[in-house]
Amino acid sequence: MTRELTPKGSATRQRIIDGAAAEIREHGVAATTLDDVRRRTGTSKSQLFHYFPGGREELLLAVARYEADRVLSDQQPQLSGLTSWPAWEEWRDVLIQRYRRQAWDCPLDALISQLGPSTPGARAVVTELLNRWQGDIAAGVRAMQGQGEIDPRLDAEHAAAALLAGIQGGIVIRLSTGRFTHLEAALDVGIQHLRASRDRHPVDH
Amino acid sequence: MTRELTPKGSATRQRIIDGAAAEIREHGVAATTLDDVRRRTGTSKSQLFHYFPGGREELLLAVARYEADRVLSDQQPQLSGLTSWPAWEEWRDVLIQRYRRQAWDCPLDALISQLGPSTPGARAVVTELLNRWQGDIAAGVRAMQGQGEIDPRLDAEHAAAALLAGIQGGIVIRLSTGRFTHLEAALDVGIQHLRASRDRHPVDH
DNA sequence: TTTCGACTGGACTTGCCGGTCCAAATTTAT
DNA sequence: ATAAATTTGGACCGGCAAGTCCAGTCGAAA
Repeated sequence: MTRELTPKGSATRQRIIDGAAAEIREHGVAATTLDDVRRRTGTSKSQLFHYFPGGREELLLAVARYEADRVLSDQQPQLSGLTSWPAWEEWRDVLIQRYRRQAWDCPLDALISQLGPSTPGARAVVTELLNRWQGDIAAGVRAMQGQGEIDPRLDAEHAAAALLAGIQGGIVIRLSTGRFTHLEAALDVGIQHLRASRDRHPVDH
Repeated sequence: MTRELTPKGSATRQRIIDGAAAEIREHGVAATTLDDVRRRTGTSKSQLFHYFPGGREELLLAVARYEADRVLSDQQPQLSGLTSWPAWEEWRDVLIQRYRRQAWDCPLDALISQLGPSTPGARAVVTELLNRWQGDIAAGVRAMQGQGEIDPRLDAEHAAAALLAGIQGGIVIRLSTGRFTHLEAALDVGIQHLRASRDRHPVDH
């Protein structure tokens, strides 16, 4: 399974992934052909299949993994340090900045609807991304609970799930309509929900 | 532009749209070929291009419009009558039911990432869908504000945008991971945010 | 320096799929 | 009834893009 790659080889392999990812970000998954990648990265057909014997599908999966990592690392170090309200706000801003820049296609969205049903591999990549993402948010919630800044009765995973859903939806809407007000609104409401939990009268009808 | 269609003709046209929509729901946009639609609907190539001179793209756009209408009409009458807390809960349940059933691909998501960048038409369809959707939610918020059930200082459009983002994200996550807990969480938190607004101390630091 | 395996180049094959075309059937209008 | 228009059938075309193949080159170890 794990092939032995010389430094030169793995450099080429990485160059292919980088180029494919860029190509996809610019033109979308569907419009990206192997020849496009080949042209952009200055490689030949045989190299593509040498490094990705599974062909297009395997390359796409590698790109998905690469992009999934980027999604989280682009939010660091903020995402891992949600231990004060200013930190939460800073994270919010970083997120909005990131998706304000990324005007086009969310590679992962596209990849899912492209490979989604057919390959379980793509699903696994996305699922793991979301799990880690939600886990980091939930950790932040618990940290704040530890400081008495958030109502301890609040279910951290549940709140994190809702916030994550809002983020995803905000991004999707951003991609379809071009407006990112929804992403901002979702983050604002989500964070305010946490913030206000302390001040809320225990209703629980 | 508007062609004259005999009843028979428009029946065939509709049959094609229905069939294409079903095919797409089952196998995704990318995997659906004109021959698949042809086979499923018992039509011939020439009919497809007779009724959709713009070819595949025009057909896909028609399907998008059809599905967009379905999205909203599937939420009626609940979506238009968000005038009491039980009504909100009922709407919530209807939504969850709908997407619990729709296991596969959200045609609109897929269509956007497929036609998205290329055709402004597809964007327009999605944008209008989201606008109407958000408008209905915001109308419900205002109705509740009129009854004193929601803090009148709360921005109805902002809250509706956040809720809509949560819904979209919940659906996306549902499609990628198969789990619909996020959709539930987003709706719960979004509605609770409205509900609790009355009880919240005016912080506004 | 020779040799072996990893790496590269690019021509070629293959199948698919969107789109065209024209002739036949059927319906509508007069 | 008959002409005109709409609807239908399906063979055919052309291009594109994934994947194959083999002939080479390069680099490191013996």
